[in-house]
Amino acid sequence: MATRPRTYGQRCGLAFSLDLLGERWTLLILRELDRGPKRFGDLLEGLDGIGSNLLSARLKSLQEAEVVEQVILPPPVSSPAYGLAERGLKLQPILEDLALWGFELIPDLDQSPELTTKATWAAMSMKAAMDRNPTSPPEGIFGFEVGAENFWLRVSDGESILRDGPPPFEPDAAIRLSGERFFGVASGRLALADSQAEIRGDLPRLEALLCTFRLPE
Amino acid sequence: MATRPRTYGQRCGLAFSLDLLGERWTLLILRELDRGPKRFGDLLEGLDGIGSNLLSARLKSLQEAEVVEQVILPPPVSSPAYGLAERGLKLQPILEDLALWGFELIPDLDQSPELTTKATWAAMSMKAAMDRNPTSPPEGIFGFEVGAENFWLRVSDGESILRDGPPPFEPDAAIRLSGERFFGVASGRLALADSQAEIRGDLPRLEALLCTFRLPE
DNA sequence: CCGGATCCGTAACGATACTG
DNA sequence: CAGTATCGTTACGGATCCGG
Repeated sequence: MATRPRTYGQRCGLAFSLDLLGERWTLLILRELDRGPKRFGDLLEGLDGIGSNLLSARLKSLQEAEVVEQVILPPPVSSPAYGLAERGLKLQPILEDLALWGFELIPDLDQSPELTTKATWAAMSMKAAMDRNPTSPPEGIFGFEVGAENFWLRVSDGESILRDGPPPFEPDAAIRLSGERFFGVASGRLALADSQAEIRGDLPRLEALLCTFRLPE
Repeated sequence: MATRPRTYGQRCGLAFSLDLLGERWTLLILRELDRGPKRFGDLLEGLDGIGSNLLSARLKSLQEAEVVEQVILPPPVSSPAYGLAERGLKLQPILEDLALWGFELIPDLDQSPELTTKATWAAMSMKAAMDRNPTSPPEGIFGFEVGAENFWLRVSDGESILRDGPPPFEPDAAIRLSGERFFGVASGRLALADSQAEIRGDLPRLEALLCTFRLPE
C-alpha cells in the first residue's frame, strides 16, 4: 500500500515526529549533518555499522519529509552532498537536549572501552552545555585538531555553530593535541598548560572559551 | 550475550540516549506516563497497537535504566502502576519540543481521517505551546471533559502540569464538550460562547486560559 | 479480569556483493 | 565514490495461554 509501514497512526505531535524520525539511525544521520553538509561516504564512516542500503533509504525518507536536502558543495569539489533543510535545523536544539540527557549516563571510559570515541561527538555536548550556560563564551572562531579529527567552533552574536573539517578562515585561536589530552582538558582534569598542546593565535581567548566549552556535569 | 542487542556502541550523548530510548514505542510510553502514573492495561489502551509482550519488555528496560519506576497507587485502588522516575521527568521538555515540532506537520483531519485522535494528546502540544509563550497563563486548576476523555491542567508558580483523569480537587473552572467542539475551540475556529460547552466555575479565568492554552501555530 | 509470558508469521535491519 | 540488489538475522505484531 501507499502508506508507510509501521507508523503509529496517531494524531499526536510526538507520534508524528517519531513516524518521521523514530526509525533506527535516523537521528544519528541528523547528528552528523548538524556539523555541516556531508557526502554519502562521510556519513557511512561517521555512523559505522549502518548499511549503505539503509543509509540510502533513510536519506530518501528524510528528503521526502523535507528535513534533509541535497546540496552541491562549492565548485572545487562539486560533488553531491546532504545537508539539513530548514525543517531539520529546527531539530538542532532538541538533538542537543537529548545529547545532554544521555551524556551524563555514558559509562566511564575504563568501564566500557568498547564504545567508539570521537572528539567531535563530545564537542557537540560541550557546545550544547555552553549554549545553555548563563555565562556567555568569548566570540570568535576556534579551530580544533584532535588526533586525526578536525572541527571548528564559531561564536558570534550569542549564537554558536560547530562544524567538522578545518576552519574555512584563519581562526582567532587554534589548538592541536591528542584525543586523550583533549578529553583531559575538556573535563578539567588536565590544565591547558600541561597538555603539550600546540596552540596558535589568541591564547587568552582560547582559555576563556574552554571555561564554558567543556564536558558537561 | 549480556550486552543489549542493536545498540550503537558510540560514546556520544545522543547515541546513548537512543540506546536507551530509541526503540519503537519507548518514547510513546513515556508520553503516556508524562500525564500521570498508569497501569499496564491503561498503557496498552493508550498505545493501541503495541503487543503486551513488547510493552512488558519496554517497561523492564526503562526500569533498569531508572527512567520509569513502579509506583503504588493510593489505597482505594492499591494496584501496581508505572510512573516516571526523576530521570524520566527530565525528558519532559524534550518530549514537548518534539511534540511541537511534529504537530505542525500532521496532515489535516480531512486529509487523513484514519489517524486515531485523542484530545489529551492535543492537550500535550497545547500545554507545550503555552509553556513557551511569553504571555503567562492564569493560575489555577482547570478540568476538561472532552467526549469520554478526562484530563486536568494545573498552573501555579509559572509551572504547569497536565494529568489524565478527573481533577483530584474541585477545579477553579471546568468545561465539558464534544471532541469536535473541543478542537474547534482550541484552534480558535469556534468561539467558546458558540460551543455549547457546559462550564462550571470561573468562566473569565477559563477564557483567559484558553488564550494561551490552544493549538499551536 | 488484570498482568503479564509464550509462540509464530512478517517486516525491518545488517552484511556483503554488485553496478554505473 | 555513490548508491542498488540480495539474503540471512533480528525485532516487532498479533494471538493465545497462564497464574493470581
